[in-house]
Amino acid sequence: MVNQAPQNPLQGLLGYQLRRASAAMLADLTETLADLDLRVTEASVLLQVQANLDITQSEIGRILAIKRANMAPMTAGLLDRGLIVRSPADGRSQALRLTLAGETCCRDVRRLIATHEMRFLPDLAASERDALIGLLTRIWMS
Amino acid sequence: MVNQAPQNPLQGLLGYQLRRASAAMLADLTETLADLDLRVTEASVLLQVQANLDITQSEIGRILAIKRANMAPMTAGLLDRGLIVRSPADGRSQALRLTLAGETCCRDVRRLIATHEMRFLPDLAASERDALIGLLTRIWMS
DNA sequence: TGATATTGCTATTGGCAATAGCAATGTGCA
DNA sequence: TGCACATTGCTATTGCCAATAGCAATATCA
Repeated sequence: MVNQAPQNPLQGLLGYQLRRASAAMLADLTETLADLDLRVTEASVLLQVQANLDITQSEIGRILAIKRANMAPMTAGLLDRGLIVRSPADGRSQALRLTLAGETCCRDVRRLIATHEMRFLPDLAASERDALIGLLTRIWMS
Repeated sequence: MVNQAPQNPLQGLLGYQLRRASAAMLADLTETLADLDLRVTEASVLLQVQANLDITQSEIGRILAIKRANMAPMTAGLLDRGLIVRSPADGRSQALRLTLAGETCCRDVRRLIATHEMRFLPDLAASERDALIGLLTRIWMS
């Protein structure tokens, strides 16, 4: 036999498998959130605002590893769409809150994310799921 | 207590943890491979060529989920740098091989990737490592 | 007060994924 | 044989995200 099925030398690499798995979920989530006309990063910012009343752009950026420079046009967009509001907090920083529309949007986001996660979570016991997520956290928190 | 430490509502999501873990490893690998003046995708293409003699661009694209359109300028770059060579295979497709310089480069890539992986692999038993990688594979292969 | 840090911002770049469309070539069937 | 169809490699272009440099306004602290 001369022609062999192509062998992938990256199969056994953690980094490669993370990249493929992450890309697959990201693509699905992107498509899922398109129903709400939201991009993935926008949705994650909304959830941060919901969970942390009067949080600032810079704080969100630190939590999600998004540079301040990239936060600016995004929050401007969410503001324009009436999903969040700003109130002066400290002269340089401004506190963010969800509007009523933003709260509604967050509920939809949570619902869509929940079914999205279901589609990908290998059927594991809850304890095994938590172990997997804990491992992943250790990889990037270290 | 009024000011609470910011809470991240994405912590428990598989997709989020995958994205952060993947981004962390990708950033480290990018920096690591910069020593060889290679980008991550270029290195992964080189390893595919090494592992599959006379593979075509399209085949590599199918394996790595890279569109033909995006493979073209990349292989052109590797060709210009003398890391791979092409030979006509079928009139429309061309077979790829590593040059001697390409082989040497691959050895360096493998060495760098090995230490890169070591930096991130949580210290698990080999069987647990394999289980983790198997889980990740199931996530994107399904 | 003066040095330093922080916040929000603009402009720009680089990398990667994606689409549309093209010419050349191969395949399979009426 | 001839024609429809698929495949390969390619260009051009777009969108998303990360990143850098630098700016003005404001806060902090010795």
